[in-house]
Amino acid sequence: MGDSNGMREVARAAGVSVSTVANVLSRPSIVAPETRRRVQQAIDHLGYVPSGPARQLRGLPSPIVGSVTLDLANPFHAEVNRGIEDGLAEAGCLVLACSTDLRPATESRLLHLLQQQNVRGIIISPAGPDPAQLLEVSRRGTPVVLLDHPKGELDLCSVAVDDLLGGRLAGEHLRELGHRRIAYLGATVDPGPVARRRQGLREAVGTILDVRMDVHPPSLGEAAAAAAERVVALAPTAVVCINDTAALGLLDGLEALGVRVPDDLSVVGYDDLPFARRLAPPLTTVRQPAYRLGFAAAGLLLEEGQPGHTHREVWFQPELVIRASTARIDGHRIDG
Amino acid sequence: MGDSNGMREVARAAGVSVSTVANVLSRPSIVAPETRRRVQQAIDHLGYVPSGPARQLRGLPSPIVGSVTLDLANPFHAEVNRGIEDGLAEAGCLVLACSTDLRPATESRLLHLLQQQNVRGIIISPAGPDPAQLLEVSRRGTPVVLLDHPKGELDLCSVAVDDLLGGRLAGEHLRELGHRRIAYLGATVDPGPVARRRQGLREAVGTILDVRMDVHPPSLGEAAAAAAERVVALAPTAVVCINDTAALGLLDGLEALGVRVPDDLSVVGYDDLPFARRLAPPLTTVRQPAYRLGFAAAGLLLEEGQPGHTHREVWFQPELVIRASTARIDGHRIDG
DNA sequence: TTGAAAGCGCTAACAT
DNA sequence: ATGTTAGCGCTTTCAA
Repeated sequence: MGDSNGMREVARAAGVSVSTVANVLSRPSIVAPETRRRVQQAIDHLGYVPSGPARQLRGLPSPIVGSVTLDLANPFHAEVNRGIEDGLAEAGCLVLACSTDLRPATESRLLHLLQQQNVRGIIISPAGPDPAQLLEVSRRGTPVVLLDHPKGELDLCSVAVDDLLGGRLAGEHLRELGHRRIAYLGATVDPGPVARRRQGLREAVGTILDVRMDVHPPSLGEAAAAAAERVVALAPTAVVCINDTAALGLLDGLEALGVRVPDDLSVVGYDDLPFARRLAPPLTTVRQPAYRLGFAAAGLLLEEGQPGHTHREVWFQPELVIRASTARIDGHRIDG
Repeated sequence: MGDSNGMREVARAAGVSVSTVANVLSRPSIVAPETRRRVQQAIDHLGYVPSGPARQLRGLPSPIVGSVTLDLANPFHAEVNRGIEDGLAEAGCLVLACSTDLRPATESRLLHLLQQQNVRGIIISPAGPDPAQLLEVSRRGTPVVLLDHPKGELDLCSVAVDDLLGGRLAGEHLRELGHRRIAYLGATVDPGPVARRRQGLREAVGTILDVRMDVHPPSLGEAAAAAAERVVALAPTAVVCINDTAALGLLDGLEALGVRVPDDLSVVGYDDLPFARRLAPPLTTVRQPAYRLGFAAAGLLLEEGQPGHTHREVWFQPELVIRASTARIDGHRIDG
């Protein structure tokens, strides 16, 4: 019993033509109730499932949206992806989640694969500094939405976070506590948003002492733990970390070194992940509305389908959350 | 200038037929070097990208694999998804990540959508208790791999974790510490794997006091924090939580209630997420190899393509990680 | 209200 | 080594 050509099969079973079956599926109202019923019954009976690829080949939009982030296991990005998923849900769309690990080559490969799959659109936190490929993808008809990235000159939609402000918030907080010798624990090559945070930090504190880690080791947390020694060697009174996960690892590393937080060293994270408030010590950090970023990006992407669409940019503000991992400097440090 | 029929366009530009272009793409070796070069050049020049849907319509497998989990923002599942992504990467496949929020209706809808998209296969931690639909999907040609779920009678591949053991490990640990009155903080309806943990726990400790939370509220953590009162009302000397995220929230709730951990109450989590070791207090928990589960599942799924495939089951063992959130009972409690 | 027919872009015989 | 051809399952005019 061939269930080969799906729709033809249904048509035969219902004693109608394929186009009638097609109509029952996409414009039920124009089909006579009785016919509609028969067709529907045949569909149920055969367990017929329409073919997405065939529809897409005919020009209908795919329900799949690509999400390209640094790492889908990173809790921040996972939350963003969930926001995207929910934002897409009512439109019946699905998230194809991809990690770049910050490698431009991987990003490029993913972009190619997604284009090839004819996705409805792509939401991306660009890893590569060069937006040319993104514009090219967009120009060829696949809508692209930038995430945690201001559109700048780019002719694209974007969801931006004021990263400069985020960095500044952290820096000002530390300065108010009397810190002058401030380190920054970042990646060997910071992605765009992170680079802007660092810049905001520098604007607020003047000089910053850089410690760079290779983000690839088993995990970012471990990389940060391993970097503790290098941080301490710089003799800062405070460290701002690339994110909460790094801060978590650093806290472990510092403990192993016998450095007390915040007594000997203040530590600031970024993102305000759920665990930040319950760490030992509770982590001072800069909150970003991860879920809402994703949700907004999904909305922008779906809008791109509309007739008279023009690119928009949606901004979000980060927020400083002060906890116990930062403290006023006592002045009894080597330098102050 | 129409870039309409992609391949035909390239063929014309290179002065060859479509099938030669197709050959350059899928069997370059059978094309004359010079011709190949010309075609490749035309491809690059036009920025031609092959159409996935068209290929799939012709019967080639889709590179997309569906992953259906409880919640892709949940750090445990996020890590699983990353394992899947990496396990799939060398085969050039991509993960379509979906959350069920434990709703059977959502699971069912997703399964339908994925089938319709003609995905290469589906990796799922079933939400619904009824495996009928999964078997049906598999029977219709979409490979299904069960994740954190023993295959049991099912004729499917699966990656299973010994959840019974996990629950037992937690229970035995608590008994050794002298605990007799043990609560279990679960969801109103536990998904399969979690139900098995609870069973293992009961096997080890005899009776357990149930506290059920609605998992839908803003977040599981908040639901757990809110449930603290109900836990305390049961006057247990220890609580085992559905997972680390719930334990995190419960810790907050307990603190607000003035209950000290582990002095007044021992707390056990599940998963051993990265933050568990650094909470206040460090959390005793049962570790699951999230990443490896996903990686293994991806491997099984890809194997399903092979000629003489037979369904396999891969087992993983959970591991008790003892930290400071559990302590020997002092005997000065109401009951012991 | 329903049916016939023309492709969407591609692959895989098969023919040259 | 390259070209011709017949569809894959569906949507969509257009005709009946």
